[in-house]
Amino acid sequence: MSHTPAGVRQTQKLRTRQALLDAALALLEHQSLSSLGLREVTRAAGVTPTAFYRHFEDTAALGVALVEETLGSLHGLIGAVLAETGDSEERLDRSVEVIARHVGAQPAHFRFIAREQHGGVGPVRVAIAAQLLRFAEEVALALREEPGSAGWSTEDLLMLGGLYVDHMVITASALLEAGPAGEREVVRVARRRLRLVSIGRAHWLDARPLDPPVTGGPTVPRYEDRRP
Amino acid sequence: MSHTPAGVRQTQKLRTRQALLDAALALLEHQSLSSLGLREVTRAAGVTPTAFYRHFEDTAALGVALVEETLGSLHGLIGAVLAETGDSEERLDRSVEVIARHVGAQPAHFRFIAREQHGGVGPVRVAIAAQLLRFAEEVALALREEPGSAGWSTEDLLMLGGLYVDHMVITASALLEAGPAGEREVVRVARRRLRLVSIGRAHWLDARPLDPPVTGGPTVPRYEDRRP
DNA sequence: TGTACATCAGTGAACGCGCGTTCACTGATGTAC
DNA sequence: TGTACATCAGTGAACGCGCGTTCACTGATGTAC
Repeated sequence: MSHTPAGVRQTQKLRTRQALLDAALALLEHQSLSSLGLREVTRAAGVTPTAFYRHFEDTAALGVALVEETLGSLHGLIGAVLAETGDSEERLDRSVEVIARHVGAQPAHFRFIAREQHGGVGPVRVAIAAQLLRFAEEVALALREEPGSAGWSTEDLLMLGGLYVDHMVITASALLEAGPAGEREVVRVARRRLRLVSIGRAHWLDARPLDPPVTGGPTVPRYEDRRP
Repeated sequence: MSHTPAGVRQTQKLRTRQALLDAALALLEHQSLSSLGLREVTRAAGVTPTAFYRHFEDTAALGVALVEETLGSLHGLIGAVLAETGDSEERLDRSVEVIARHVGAQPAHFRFIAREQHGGVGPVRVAIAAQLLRFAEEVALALREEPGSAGWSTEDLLMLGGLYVDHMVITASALLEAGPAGEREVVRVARRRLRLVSIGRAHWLDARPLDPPVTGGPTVPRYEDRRP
């Protein structure tokens, strides 16, 4: 009944690939990717070391796949939460709650992201940065739809989106470090921080511009400037 | 003329210790502490592997020493910048500038902190967290002296201090990732983010409290509550 | 100042071990006719 | 449906290498008298 029966061989290959990913993720709870051994992973996954090469070129490539697995499926999620109805205070609470729930549900995945975001493996850092930028853009897009965003420049919306995303990563990392015992306190502070940002957002346009907009072209006087 | 001549032996020992720290820091530019080898460090420092044990128990202990070297000397700095006179816009610009200058002056140190803040070596994570908490407290203390902080609770001041410190770490990391070419843009966004926080701060007390204060004791009615 | 002994930072050889990668292989799965 | 061949995921042996740690040592520096 299932479409694309895909064949026994391919199914089994994917199963082994997943076993390697799962084993690696478990091992990364207590170390960084740059010290993760290929043999260590295959041993935990129950295959021979040489089988590794049928799936990944090296452990860095496996790391990039883990980034995809962790963040690839989350797109649209935060945007959806922010796009819900309700006053901003409610949406704020709900977004922190959504993060806490996801981190609680798959802690190893988020620990991996927090750890490797600034870690020693270049390709993985790049993959994480790309995914987080996409999140920031999605949040900016969702924010644009809100009434409170009237008059905001695209650049400022992206700045705000990035601020929210960074806040989420910091919160996720803090939740993991605190453990179940400290969760309540972390959530408390995270909500206060978000609230401060919300208040700043509400009064953003009242204040004078920080600096003139950046123009891509050469510095020539604009039309109005040439008027006497 | 110098007090505590300290003896030739001790001087030489400190020189070797510093050589080990410097060599490690250079090697950590492209890898994490958890994959840094003892022999690798001693080779780069120009001593035999066994000499390492005269100075550190293992590479984790060396990492903790590096945390001390990087952040230990910076205490008081941010507080001093924030305590300067001038309007808040100026102080804001100046604090971002101070970060950019420090990161530019010793990039390897800050890369190390960003990398190991959530890295795979527990004792180092703990050491960094402790230092950053001290910074947050110092910033909170400096903020308390400002006129704009009248009516702020200690807890909220600490929340704000933590927000500033996290922002500094993120900015430092972004500066390193961007390189000299992207520095201007990173500084631009960092200043905007700080500005949003400043605006939120200015209107913090206008909004209703987020939630009641946490009491440490058991849930008993307070004196006023028992009045009819 | 001179002497005899203690300290200890750094040496160099040796060890057992797990690493990443290569290679020819096996045997189940897939495909062509 | 049956047969003959191709594919390819996973195997197992082998390799050379750098690792962390041990140990007894050396010789310059420090100290007691």
